[in-house]
Amino acid sequence: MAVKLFNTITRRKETFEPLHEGRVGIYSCGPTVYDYFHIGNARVFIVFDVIRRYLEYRGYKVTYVQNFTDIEDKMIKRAAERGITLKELAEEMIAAYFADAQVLGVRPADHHPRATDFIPGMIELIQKLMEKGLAYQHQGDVYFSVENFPPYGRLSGQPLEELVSGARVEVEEGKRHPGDFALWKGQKAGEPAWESPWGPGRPGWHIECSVMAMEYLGDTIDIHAGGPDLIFPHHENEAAQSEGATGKPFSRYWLHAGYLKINKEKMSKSLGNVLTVRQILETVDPQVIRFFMLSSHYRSPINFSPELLEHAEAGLRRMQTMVANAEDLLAKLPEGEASAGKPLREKVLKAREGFIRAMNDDFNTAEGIADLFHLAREVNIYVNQAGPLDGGALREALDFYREVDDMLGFIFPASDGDSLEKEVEALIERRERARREKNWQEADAIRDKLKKMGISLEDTPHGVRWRREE
RNA sequence: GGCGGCAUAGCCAAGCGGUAAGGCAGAGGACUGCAAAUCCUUUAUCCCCGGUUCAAUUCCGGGUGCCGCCUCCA
Repeated sequence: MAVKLFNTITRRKETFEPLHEGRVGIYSCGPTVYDYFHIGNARVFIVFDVIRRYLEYRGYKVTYVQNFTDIEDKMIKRAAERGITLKELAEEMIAAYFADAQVLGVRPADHHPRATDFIPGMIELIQKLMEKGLAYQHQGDVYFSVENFPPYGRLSGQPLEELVSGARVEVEEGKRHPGDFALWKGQKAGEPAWESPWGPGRPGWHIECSVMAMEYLGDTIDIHAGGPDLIFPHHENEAAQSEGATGKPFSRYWLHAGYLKINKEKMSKSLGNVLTVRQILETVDPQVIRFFMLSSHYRSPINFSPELLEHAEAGLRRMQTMVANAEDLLAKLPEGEASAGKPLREKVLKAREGFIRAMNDDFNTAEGIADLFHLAREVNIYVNQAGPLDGGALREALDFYREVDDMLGFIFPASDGDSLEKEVEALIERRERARREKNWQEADAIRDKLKKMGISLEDTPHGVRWRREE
């Protein structure tokens, strides 16, 4: 069964076919490293992390590239405010990115190129565009000429005239057309600069991604991904530069995530409601964040609020408890091949089928998660049975959850193999004895005591089980 | 002014031609020595009005309401 995905450029779901069979090149626009990344960035990182993993799960050899933009207006401004160099700012924030991404379970990309390492390539690309008559110089600046590139506007679905007739396009002196954008910016006083054929300056915002994407993935890449607000102008411009220079399609598929709002408001600096992942992680379990993000389709707009997160957490805990209970029981069961497990095995098979079907349909994690919950109910029923159980079937169910959690990353705890202190074990043993003697008073006293120590006990048909409580 | 998206139970959220997945919360019940965990039952004129169709939440047209992009933003 083939993977289908929604391609922004055609506005349709298409069957995914990579350029080279079995291999996929993905370029995902990474953060500008002037600050910690925010929860909206996190959505994009998590969603494309899962998409990447799913493609790997389907057997593709994926090369995943995500850049760091380390030269840009905001970088210059922030570095100046803090009285540090651009390089220092970038190093600090890149380290923070990796730290936060790891906590969120976002795997590092195969390559994390930084814009400033690719200045010569950018200059080369700009020169190529000038040779082709798609770029022109004005004093120390170089602009891309949108009029000379007829396909311009294709990705964002905007005819050129409309793009510029909106009253908000700033007409800069030196541009031949209001829609033209800077490929190279001549140095201004106090700004960092690199030597170029047009004098000292720095690259425009869009050129870096063109160069880095093609450097690692070739002239035509399979998937280009990013946040929703990158469609225009960033990706439009990127595509124009790249295709203008090479004459080849730049990306076969464009994937864009949906917006994330906070308390139903757009997240913006002026509203002062930008939430960094750092802040959120102070009080929220990263697995809850992942689960929350993946509970909706990646293209749907979603709202983020503490209340919504709490609801998500309640659901996630149920699934995690189910898995923990199943593991606990499995450890107590002799490995049997009782036929009692056959129905459960079939349900596992069904759940896997459903999950794959959902993910093949434009990475519908919401629907896939529904399949997971459906099976969770079956596992709970199975685990709570009093009769002889088939450990093999239970193991298959757990293996299935492990299998999908390799992509989703919110079910199993990062570190498992938790064990109890001797003292606690002794207490549990004493309570078991008390229960056998029907000494409920002592049994309950011990249970209360353990509860205060953060261990809760649950009596099941297959013996007592314990769980750590926060 | 141009382009695009969304409207499904108290809340969140899939589905998108054959009268509605899943989760949270609520209410009953079962299980339990008591709990916990779990299970069962229960809650939807699918924004409105037309049209196409044997059949529409699902397609088409028109409303209404939210939202986004066209400017730095994931």
